[in-house]
Amino acid sequence: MEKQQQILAAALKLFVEFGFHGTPTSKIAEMASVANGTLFHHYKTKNDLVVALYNSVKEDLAKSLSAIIHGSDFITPKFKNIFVHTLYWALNNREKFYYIRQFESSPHIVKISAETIKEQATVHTSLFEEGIRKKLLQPHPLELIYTLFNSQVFGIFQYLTSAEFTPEEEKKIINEGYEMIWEMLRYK
Amino acid sequence: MEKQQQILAAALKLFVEFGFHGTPTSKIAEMASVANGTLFHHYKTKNDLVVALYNSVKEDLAKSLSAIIHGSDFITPKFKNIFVHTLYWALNNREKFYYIRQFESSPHIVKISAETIKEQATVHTSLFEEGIRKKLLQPHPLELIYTLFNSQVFGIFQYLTSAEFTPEEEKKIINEGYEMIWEMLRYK
Amino acid sequence: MEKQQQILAAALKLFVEFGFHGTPTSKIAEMASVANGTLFHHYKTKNDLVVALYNSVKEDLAKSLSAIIHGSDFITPKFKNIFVHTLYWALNNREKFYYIRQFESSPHIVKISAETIKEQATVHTSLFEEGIRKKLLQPHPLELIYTLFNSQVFGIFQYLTSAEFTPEEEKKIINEGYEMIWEMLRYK
Amino acid sequence: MEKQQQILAAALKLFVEFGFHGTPTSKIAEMASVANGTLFHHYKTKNDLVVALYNSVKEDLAKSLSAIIHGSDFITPKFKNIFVHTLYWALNNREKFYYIRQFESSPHIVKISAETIKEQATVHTSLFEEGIRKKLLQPHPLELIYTLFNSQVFGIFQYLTSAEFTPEEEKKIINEGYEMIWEMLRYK
DNA sequence: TATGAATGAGGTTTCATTCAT
DNA sequence: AATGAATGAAACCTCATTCAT
Repeated sequence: MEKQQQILAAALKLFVEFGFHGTPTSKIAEMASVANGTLFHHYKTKNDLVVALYNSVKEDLAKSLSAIIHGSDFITPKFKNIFVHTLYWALNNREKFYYIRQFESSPHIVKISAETIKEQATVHTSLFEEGIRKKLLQPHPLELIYTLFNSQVFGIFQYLTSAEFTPEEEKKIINEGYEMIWEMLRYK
Repeated sequence: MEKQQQILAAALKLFVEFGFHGTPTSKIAEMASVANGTLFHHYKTKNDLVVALYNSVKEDLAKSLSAIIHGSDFITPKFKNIFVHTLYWALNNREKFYYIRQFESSPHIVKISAETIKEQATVHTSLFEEGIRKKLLQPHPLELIYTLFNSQVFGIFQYLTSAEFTPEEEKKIINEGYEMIWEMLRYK
Repeated sequence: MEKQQQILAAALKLFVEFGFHGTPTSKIAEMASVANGTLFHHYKTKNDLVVALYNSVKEDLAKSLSAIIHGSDFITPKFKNIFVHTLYWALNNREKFYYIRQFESSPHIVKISAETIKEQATVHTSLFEEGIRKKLLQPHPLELIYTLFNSQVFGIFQYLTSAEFTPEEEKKIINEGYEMIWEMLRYK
Repeated sequence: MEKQQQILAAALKLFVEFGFHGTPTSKIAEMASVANGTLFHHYKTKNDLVVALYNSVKEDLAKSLSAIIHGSDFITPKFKNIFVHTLYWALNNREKFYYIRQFESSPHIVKISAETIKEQATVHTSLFEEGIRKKLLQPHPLELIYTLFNSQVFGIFQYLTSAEFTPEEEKKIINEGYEMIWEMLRYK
């Protein structure tokens, strides 16, 4: 299990830098200080590793989010929390966040079942659904809101990582980003 | 030149379906009805082809956009035009648009010089710059606006291609998408 | 190690017959009864193999020579021994000896560091140096003597392999070759 | 014919630097400022070019030698002339001389018929034959003398090109080399 | 579980050669 | 004679995967 973590960590770093194909399993094993064959004891194929890494990263993010979402909270602060926190998590886990996008924009994504995708989105969609019900959000299809929300989170992240910003600037950008997206989605 | 086009067309179709890695050059040559070596006669390496295809597709889009942007127009309709037209172009050239995103989300993107990227964005940024000057858009950094604008385009595209929609529904979604981004960016 | 030897042996035979270029790695692997990839497991590139084979052959010869050179001997018999023995070794290892010449007359030779070359020559040069000190050899530069000595060896070898000779004839030619080079280099 | 010379010159330079295999015909054509296909109008195959270059170079040397050998001369100065002049020619045509050795030490040599080889050697062998008849040279087989003579010429050349020498030093080395080889072969 | 030598299918690329212009 | 785009066989090499230890 020690080794599993080393393998995942090495794979993350290398996949992000060189891409899935640009990263031979031998290099992953090497960086993980593990023999070539060992990798295949933990993941039957390289593909399995790619997918396992994606799921592991998504789980990381989900855990981090659920830790700051409190059932009793009102919708509006939850909505802001989820946006802001995702971005801070992304900034502190750039490689992981980058990996998510890389994976989701690649043909690998088809290996994740529709069910799993829906499941991973429930934190967001149930929130949006509640928001619509309570007339805080515009009554768009949940999937549309989800897609646009994500797109904009990635957009802000991309902007934040496109240059060097001080923590204060980062905070300001994230807050402004939130205001904009809120403006875009809120019930009028 | 005939052959070059055939190669690019084949590469587009295959890269989108199977990814860069999942597409051997031999398959590209075969689909282009061209000998294997011919591909390397026109593009020194497979990588060169990947990049050339990206630039070719971006140029396509740019040409299509500049054809509908008229210098005399007011800003606001231009702004809407560019959003709406990009999405219609994307719907009519799904593979090309998908390829842009695939490429930009991959490590290949670093092979495009910062200068080229800036150049390819001028149609948009000069419009945004004018919008800010005329107090129609919020005075955010141009790059930020560009990123958010693109995120919205990609988000809507993703939603539109996630299911089957009638032309009327498509039109409605695109318009709503536009209203949202306009709400998000307009000067208040 | 078993396999390494098989690969070297196959490479030797094929390089000598068909040249470096005329020998595909696949043929080497095949003759060595080894998978194609195995060759590259042991030698990172074909070039590495070419160089490794050269060093291995030179080492063979060096070992064979040092086995017949006895520290206590006088110079003159040592000098003769080294000449005669090299030629007998060459006759018994024609491919190896031929490979040395083929390699040294090709652009590959630049891949052997000057240091390595000097090192491989020490058996000879230290002998020549002693010979000069004891006024048995003319005081020419060591490198010159070394070159002429080798030229004579290669010349005799070439003559011996240009036609069929009986062992007695071989012996006579080798001895005459020795007398000539001795006449050429000895102190007068 | 202009072009033929350009092609030969380019081939010489490139073959010597990169070897036969290391030199693609396209590079030869490029360096000769000639289209790729043109090369094949003059030489049916690359191999033909390799051989033609060898013959051309050998002819060059032969012409140069025959120009300084005068039928009326005595043997001894002829013998010296041929040795000394070959080395000066070699120093002034290093690439050509190097090419001769590279070619003759490679499997390409078998493409030169025994007859041609014998023919190219007549200048030397007839001289040696006369020398033996007149009891100026030891009565060794002509081929042996020829081989050793050549070996030593190459040896001296190799030594001369292994470091930087002034013209005076060169002259001294060549003269000493001559004395040695004369000592080796002369009738005693 | 861990290792790493061995495998061999398959990928990218090279290059001598052809041929229509 | 000259050109250079096109060809496609074949070369080198990579790499995911296996398996005996």
